[in-house]
Amino acid sequence: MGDGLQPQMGQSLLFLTDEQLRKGIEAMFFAYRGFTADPDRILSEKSYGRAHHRAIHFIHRSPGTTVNNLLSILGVTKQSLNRVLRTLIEDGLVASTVGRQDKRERHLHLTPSGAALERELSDAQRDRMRAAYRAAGPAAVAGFRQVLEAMMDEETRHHYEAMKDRPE
Amino acid sequence: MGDGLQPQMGQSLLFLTDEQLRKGIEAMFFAYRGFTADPDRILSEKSYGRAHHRAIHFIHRSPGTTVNNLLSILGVTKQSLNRVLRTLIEDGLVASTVGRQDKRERHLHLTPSGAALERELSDAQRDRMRAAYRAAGPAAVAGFRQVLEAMMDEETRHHYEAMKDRPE
DNA sequence: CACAATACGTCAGCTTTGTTGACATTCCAA
DNA sequence: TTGGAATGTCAACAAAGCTGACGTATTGTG
Repeated sequence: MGDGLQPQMGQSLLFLTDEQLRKGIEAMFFAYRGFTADPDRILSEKSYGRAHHRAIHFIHRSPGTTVNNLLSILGVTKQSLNRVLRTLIEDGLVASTVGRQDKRERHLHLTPSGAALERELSDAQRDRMRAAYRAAGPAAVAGFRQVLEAMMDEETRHHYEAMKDRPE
Repeated sequence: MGDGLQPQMGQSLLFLTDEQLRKGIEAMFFAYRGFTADPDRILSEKSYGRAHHRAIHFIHRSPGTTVNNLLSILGVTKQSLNRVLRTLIEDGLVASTVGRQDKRERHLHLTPSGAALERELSDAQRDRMRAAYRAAGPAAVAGFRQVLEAMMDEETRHHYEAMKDRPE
């Protein structure tokens, strides 16, 4: 291989066996169910779906973002996003304002009731995350994030990094 | 709080801040896209979807499993699974055999061509996983798994544990 | 200025994958 | 023999993605 790994090959590379990789794959699959379970419950009561949650989340994270920007973050077509966005605007959870410099753009913001739903959803999701973090400890959390980041596509990682250090 | 944590509170609990939790949530969202990207590409060429992949994966993992068992692992309705299963059986990727003891049950196996597709899919998914594991290192991988396991629902974790240590 | 490109919205139609509800069949077990 | 469990199937529907086409501002450029 000649890539500078392989210290003594006793335990060190066992984490790269197919068996270990399979466990990781299944852990990822099963964990993602838990990850979305709590928000899904809340959303279904309000007859929204995961797509609405994602839109709300990233509008909250990047207030004033444009439709195009949101599109590339979410990785869906404008038609798909538009359907979701339209209902959120109609329901008064999201405000869309014409751009001041570029009037073709629409800037998206959460209204107070949109922010309230955002908080409800992210509280629920954070609660589970917090419990998992607490159970696993800080070192595990660092590793968790490292592996996830390494798993992303190039372009996706750019989006992730771009909003990584923006304060709340 | 009185839960035995809080050693000196300097750095130790920073991994539980809302900010850290949010980063974890976004990392999970973005990483899952990478996680499914490669199999998705292969599947779309064959006009299959993620649901087919999941069925194939777990039939491979538990050869001879029943429909009911698969149902509870996947967490979908029998109607939903049945549609996927039917196309896989029609296309000759999965074999369904009547149970010998309980003839109501159907036991599911991959055919040679089903096994070939399974290998193609899991090879692609493992490649990315392996790269991520290699980049992050063994300690990070251990943490990754710990956090994911702590994130699962109770019932889901049972499924995960049940096939955790079954050899390849 | 004229024209091309961009940003956005929308209509129509299609696919995948999930859901309920209803109903039939088969078979085990009390 | 009868009730319940396991399976399968039909129908109808919804969420959320897709492509393609078209319209309308608005902006940038030659």
